[in-house]
Amino acid sequence: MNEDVEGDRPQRAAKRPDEGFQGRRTTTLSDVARLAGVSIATASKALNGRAQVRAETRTKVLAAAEQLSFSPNGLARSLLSGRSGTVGLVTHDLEGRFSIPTLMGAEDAFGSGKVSVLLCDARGDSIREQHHIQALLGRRVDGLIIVGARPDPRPSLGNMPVPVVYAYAPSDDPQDCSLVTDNVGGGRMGVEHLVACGRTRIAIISGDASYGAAKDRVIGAQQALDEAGLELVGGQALFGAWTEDWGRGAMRGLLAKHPDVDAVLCGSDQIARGCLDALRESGREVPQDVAVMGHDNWEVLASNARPPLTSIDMNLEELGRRAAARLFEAMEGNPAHGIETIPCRLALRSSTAS
Amino acid sequence: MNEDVEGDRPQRAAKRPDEGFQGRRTTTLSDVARLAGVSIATASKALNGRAQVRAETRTKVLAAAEQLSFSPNGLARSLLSGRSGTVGLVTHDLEGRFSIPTLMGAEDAFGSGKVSVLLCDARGDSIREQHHIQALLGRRVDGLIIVGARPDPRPSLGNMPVPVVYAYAPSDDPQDCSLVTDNVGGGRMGVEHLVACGRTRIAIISGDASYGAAKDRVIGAQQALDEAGLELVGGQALFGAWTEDWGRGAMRGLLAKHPDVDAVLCGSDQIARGCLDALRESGREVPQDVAVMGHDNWEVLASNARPPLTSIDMNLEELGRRAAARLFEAMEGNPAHGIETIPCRLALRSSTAS
DNA sequence: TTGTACGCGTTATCAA
DNA sequence: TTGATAACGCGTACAA
Repeated sequence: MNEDVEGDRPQRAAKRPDEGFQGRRTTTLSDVARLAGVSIATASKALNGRAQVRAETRTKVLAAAEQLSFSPNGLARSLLSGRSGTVGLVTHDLEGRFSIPTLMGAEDAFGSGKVSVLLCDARGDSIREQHHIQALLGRRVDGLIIVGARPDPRPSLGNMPVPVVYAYAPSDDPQDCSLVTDNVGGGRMGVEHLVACGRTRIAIISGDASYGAAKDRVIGAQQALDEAGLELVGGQALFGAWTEDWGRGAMRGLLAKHPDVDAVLCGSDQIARGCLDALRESGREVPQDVAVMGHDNWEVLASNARPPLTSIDMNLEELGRRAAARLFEAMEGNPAHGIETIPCRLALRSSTAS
Repeated sequence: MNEDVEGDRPQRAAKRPDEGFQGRRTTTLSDVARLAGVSIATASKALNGRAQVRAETRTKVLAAAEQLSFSPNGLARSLLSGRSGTVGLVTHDLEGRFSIPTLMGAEDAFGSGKVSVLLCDARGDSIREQHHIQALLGRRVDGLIIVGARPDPRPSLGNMPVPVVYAYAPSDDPQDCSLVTDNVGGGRMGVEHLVACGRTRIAIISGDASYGAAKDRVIGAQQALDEAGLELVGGQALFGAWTEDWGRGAMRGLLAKHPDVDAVLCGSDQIARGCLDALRESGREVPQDVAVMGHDNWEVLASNARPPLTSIDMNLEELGRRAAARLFEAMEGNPAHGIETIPCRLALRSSTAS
C-alpha cells in the first residue's frame, strides 16, 4: 500500500475527505504551473492568451496543461467573474409537444457560445416552479426562461435578481418580456391560404374553447373571412376537444348539414387527422372535393396523413431562439418589455394543393 | 443623479466593473452578518443549523437573512465542497420521441434533491458531443448521462474524470454502465399477449431492418412463437420503414396473400396505425377479425387510433430514473458495470381486447 | 517578462 | 457561544 504511483507529491493524498469517484484529484492550475516551473499567475496568463508572457514560457505551460489534461475550474472562474454562464429553463410541458422545440431553439442559440442550460420541469405546479427557481437562483444562473404549457397568460414572477423571459405562455405583467406564437395570425394565414386555393365554402373545426389559442385562431380566421367577403359555413366555428375523435365527429356532422363545404380549417393536426378520416369514409376526395388544414405542424401526424397535411407551423424553435436572444440582451443590460409575437409559417403539403 | 436610494453603503457602488443587470449587487453572507451584528462564521453556522450557536443569535441572523432575501452562493459552496451538484445530460435525440421521457425520468430522480441537470443536445454529431462534454466537465458536473438516439451500441467515451451512464443506446465497452430497453422481451411480450388472446395466425410487420431494435423485437417474438408451437404467418417478419405508409402497404399485401391472419404485431405505433387503416378499408373488424399491436406506446398515436391501440411501453421514464440512480451510486463510489435491461410493460387498449 | 498577493463567497477548524 | 482564519481554484492589479 505504499504510494509509489504518480510519484509527484503523495503527501496530499489523504487530505481530501470524501473522494466519491476513483480517488483521483482533478488537476488544478497550480499543478500545471508547478510542472511547467512557473508561477500560477504566469500559467494563467499563458493559458488565457495574455500578451505579457514569453513565447517559450507559453509553450512550456501549454505542454504541461496538455500533459495533465488540465481543464480550468468553471466554478472558480464564475465565482470570480460574477457570472455563472448558465441560464435556467423552467418548463411546464416537458412531456408535451410545445416546450421541446422551444427548448431546442434556446439550447441552439446559447449552446454554441459559453452558456449552458439548466433544465427543470415544473409540471404546471407553481409550488414546484418556485422551488426550482430558488434552486436555480442559488446556482447563480444569469437568467431564466419560463416556458408555459399553453399560450394563455400566466402570473408574473415579479422582481427577480436576474432577467426573466417568458416563452409560449406570456406573463400577465406587461413590464415583463414575453414571447408568444401568433395564433391570430396563424388563423388568418390558414383562411388566406384556403382562399388563395380558390375555396369559398370554408368551415372551422377548432379545439377546446377554454384555450385562448383555440379562440385566437378562430378570431384571425374570421378576420380573413371578412376581408375576403366570405361567410363561415355553418355560421360559426365548432369547438370541442384537441382529439381525432372530435375531428371525425365534427366533420361528419358538418357533411350532413353542409354537404357543399369545400374546405376545413382545423384547430390542430389531430383534429385534422380526424377530419381526413371522416372525409375519406364519406367518399370525398382531399383536396379535390374538400381541402383540409391543420395547425401545429406536428411532423408525425402531418406527414403521415392521407394525404399529407398542410399545416400552420408556429415556429417554436424560432421562438426559443428569440427567447434566448432577448434574455441575452437583458443580461447585457438591454431588457425588452411587453409581448413579442412570432409569426407563423405555412407548411404546405398535399391536403390543400389546389 | 445622487444615490439616495437603497441608503446603505453607496461607496461600493462603483466597485464592480460590469453590472449587466439592474446594478443591484446580490447580497452575501457578510451582508447578513453585518446586519445581524455577528461575524461571518457565526452567520454561516446559524443559517446552516449548526448546534454551536445561541438561539437568540440564530433568530437574529435568520431575520437578517430574510430581510435581505439572502440566498447562499452555490458556486462558492461547490468550489469548497468539490461537488457542483449538477449532472450533464447529453442527448442525441432531443426532437425525437425517446430522449424526452428518459430525460424526464432523470430530472425526476434528481430534481427533488439537490442535483440539477445541465442539458445539451448533440444531434448525433460526435464532434458536438465532445465539445459539450468538455464544456460540462469545465463546469465540474458530478456525472454524465449520455442518451442515444436509437438502441444500437455506440462508442464508449473511455476514461472520464466523472462517472458516466449510457441510456437507451449502450456503450460498446462492457466496463461502462449502460441502460437499455428490453426489445427482445418486448417482442416476446407482444406475441405472448396475442397468444393469450387466443390468436394463432400471427404476422409481424416490423420497421427499418437497419435498426437493432427492429431485429431484436422480431427475435423475441419468434422465441415466443416457437414456445407456443406456432408458425409465423408468411414465414418471416416483414421489414420496411417506421411509417404509417409502410404499415398500410404491408398489411394490404398480407391480407392478399394470407387472408386468414388473425393478429398482427407491429414494430411501432406508426406502423400499427397504418395497419389499422388498411384493415378497416378491407372491411375487417379489429379486434374481432384481426388483433393489432403496436410498439412504443406513443400516446398521441395509440390512444387516438381506431380502435385505441394496445402497445408495448418501453418504460423510458423508468429507464431515465434508473440511469439517474446508477449515476448517483457511481458518484458515491459504487459504480455498476455492463448493460442493464429495463423490462417493457403492456399498455392494454381495445385493439387486442379479445 | 515573471511573481506576489488579494479577492470572489462559503464552510470548517481552531482559538478565544 | 463566538470570531478570526485558512482553504477551494482562478484572474488580475501591482511589484519585482
